This record gives sequence, structure tokens and C-alpha cells, in this order.
Amino acid sequence: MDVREALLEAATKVFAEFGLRGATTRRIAQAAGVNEVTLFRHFKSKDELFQAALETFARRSQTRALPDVPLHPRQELLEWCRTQYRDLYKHRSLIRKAMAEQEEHPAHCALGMEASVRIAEQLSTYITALRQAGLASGDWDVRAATNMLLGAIFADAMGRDTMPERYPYNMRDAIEHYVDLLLNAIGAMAPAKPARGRTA
Amino acid sequence: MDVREALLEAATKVFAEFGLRGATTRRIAQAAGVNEVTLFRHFKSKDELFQAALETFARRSQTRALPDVPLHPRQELLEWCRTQYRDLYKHRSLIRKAMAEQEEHPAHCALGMEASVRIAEQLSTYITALRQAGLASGDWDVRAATNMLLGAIFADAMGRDTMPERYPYNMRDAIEHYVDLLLNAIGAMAPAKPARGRTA
DNA sequence: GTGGCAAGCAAGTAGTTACTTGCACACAGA
DNA sequence: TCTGTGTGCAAGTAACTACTTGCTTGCCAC
Repeated sequence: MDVREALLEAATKVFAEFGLRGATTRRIAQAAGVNEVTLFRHFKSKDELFQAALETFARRSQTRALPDVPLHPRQELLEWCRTQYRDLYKHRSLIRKAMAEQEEHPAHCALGMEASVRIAEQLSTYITALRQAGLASGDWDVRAATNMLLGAIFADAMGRDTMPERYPYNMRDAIEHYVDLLLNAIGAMAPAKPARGRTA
Repeated sequence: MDVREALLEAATKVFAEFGLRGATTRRIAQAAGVNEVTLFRHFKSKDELFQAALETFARRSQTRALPDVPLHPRQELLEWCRTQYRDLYKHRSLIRKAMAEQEEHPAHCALGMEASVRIAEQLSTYITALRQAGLASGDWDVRAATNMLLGAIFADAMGRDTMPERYPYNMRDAIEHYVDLLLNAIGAMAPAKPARGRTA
């Protein structure tokens, strides 16, 4: 059914732009290019529409896995982090709105939170494997290291467009900076990182 | 004028809870314990009320400075980061709502963005001083290191209450973890950090 | 052609929104 | 005692909200 799909897509788009209260049925119908009445013929209520819309949105998001056995930590982390960053940046408007809404409507955001937790667990597992393989060492907490890298990526993706003066480097370099800093922090820099000039 | 102040406080409180669209004049008046008409006797419009409310909120936020000449990096960073974390966590609801609103009403959030930029510049200056004093070394970008630490603190403050499984350590330990990881990352760990057992 | 189905359109309902008006009351200073 | 001044209260406005109803139109299968 084509109209139904258009409505679902329009709902997430308008939600990302105006938030839940600002995403009126009129605006959604207009964005989908259908009559407002048609919206209510496909979905019993605005709430049901959003339930369905966020579900299909969450289902569509694919996951990129980190290898079970780390071989080239820097390369593997760079690729994985770039994927995460792209996702976060692409959906930054929706994520900001969802974060604001989650206190009032936790059910709507549960899927997003779960995805975020899964991603963090993936990285934690990888970092643990790094340490066990002797590719990282030192006195640090795996969860904290995970949250440090993910936090940097998240904050960058959320703040780059609104505070450009805080991010004088471009997105591609950003990931490299954060990954290298983390690898340094967890004592995993020696073998993997190529020299970049000013190495002290 | 007591009523005016109560209205300003109620406005920020209700905004933090319900967002701009959800912060109706009725709710604000009720939270301030006055009649809705009284609200419009003190402020021409809902918009003017919020302009004033966010301004007084921003004016009230004090800044804690980092020393110009770093002496005890770990201690100084810990204290400063704890202050930043407390502020972010205390106002997390308001910050989440403001982040969601900033695309539609950038003027309302400009003060918050400026504060965030100032804080980042403070930390950048301090880290630069660290390097110049020979207390940190390596091939890394000062801005990236700044954003890494601030990003970790920000993401923690925003996500801890809604994703507790991602943060198995408490808030106090969190700052210590992040600061130590950053100090490791920028090659500033040698003299300052006391042993914590498992040091490799 | 005829039936059925999906959609559009105009109109309406009931509730909420920001904001206004008019009047009554209570208190404080002259 | 009079007179502002600040407030509460009841009511009303116009616009918007989610959602409904009734009727019409186009299209596709038979």
C-alpha cells in the first residue's frame, strides 16, 4: 500500500522537524501528499500512526558489526565509528526530538534507547577483546572507555551543525581524532597508528 | 516584584517538563500559583515571557574557571569537570528540550550555545597550556581532545537517567574515568595519577 | 457497463490554545 | 476616607487541534 508508506515516512519526517506536539495530522497529511481524512482511514489515531512510524523506522536501521576477533583495531574502529556517526548525524533532528519527548512518552523512544544500548555493548565487547588479545593495556574501565568514544561521537553529531566553532575539523577527521585519542587512552596505539608528522 | 519572578521560574520549569509547545500559559500560571490573566499583565505574550525567562536563567549560571597555569592537571580537571557535570545533569530536562527546539527557535537557545562554546574554549586553553608546560605530549588535536572529554560528560549527563545499563559506575567515578582516559590519551598521566591496583 | 474500493472534498464536533475584556475585591499610601 | 494598584474571576474571541460524517469521483476487475 503506497499511501500508508508515504504517511509513515511523512510522520517521521514531520516529527523530526516539529516534535510530537508540532507534528499535527494536517502537516503530516500535507507532507505525504494526501488528504487529512485519508490519514484517519489508515490509522485509527495520531498515536497509532506514530507507533507504527517509529517501529518501521527502527526496523529499517541496520547494524554494522565489529569483528569478534580484532585484527586491525584502528581500521576496524574507524569504519565502525564512521557508520555510527553517519547514522547519528543523518537522524540528528529526529534524535533531538526523541530525547526531548522521552520523559513524556517513554514508550515511543524505547526502541531508540535499546538500539543505543546494543551499540554500546558491541563496542564494549570489542574493547574487552582488545584487552584480552593483548592489544590494549592499562588501568581503565571498559564501559567508561566505550562511553567516552560513543559520547564524543554523539555530542559531535548533535552539536556540529549548531556550534560549528566548536568543531573546526571536518567530520571525517573527527572520527579519526576520537578513535586515535581512545586508542592512546587504552594503551592500544603502538602497532596500528601510522605517523602523522608531529609525533612526540 | 514577587509575582514576576515566580512566573519566570515557573516558565523555565514547565518548559523543561513539557517543551515550548507543551508549556501552555495555563500550566505556567498554575505552576506560579497565579491567575492566567496575571501572566498576560506582566508579559505581553508567551514569547516575551520565555525570552525573559531564558535570559534570567542564563544570567544566573555561574562559571567556574580553570587555572591559567596548570599545576595539578588531574585534580584541577576533576574539580572543573565535576562542576560542569553537575550543571548539565541538574538541567538535563531543560537542555534536552532546548536542543529539540533550537531548529525552530534558534534565538531562544543562542545563550545556551554560547555558554557551551565558552566552556569548550576554556578547556581548550587549559589543554594547550598543559602541552606548552610539557605536562602533555603526543600527536593529537587540542579541539578534538576537548570535545572528547566534554562529549563524554555531556552524553553521560543526558543519557544516564534513561539508559542506566550503559552507565554501571556512579556519577563521581564517571568523571574520574573520563578525566583519566583523557589524560592517558594526551600523554599526561605519568606524574599525577595515583595507582589504582591493576595498573599494567 | 456495473460493482466495489480507495481516495478527495466540504463541513462539522468538541476541546484546547493564546490572549482580551469587564468587573469585583483587597490592600497601601495620601 | 479616597484612590490607585495589583490581583482574581467569569466570560468571550479566533484560531487550531484530533477526529467524524456524508457525499462525490476515479479506477480496476468482471
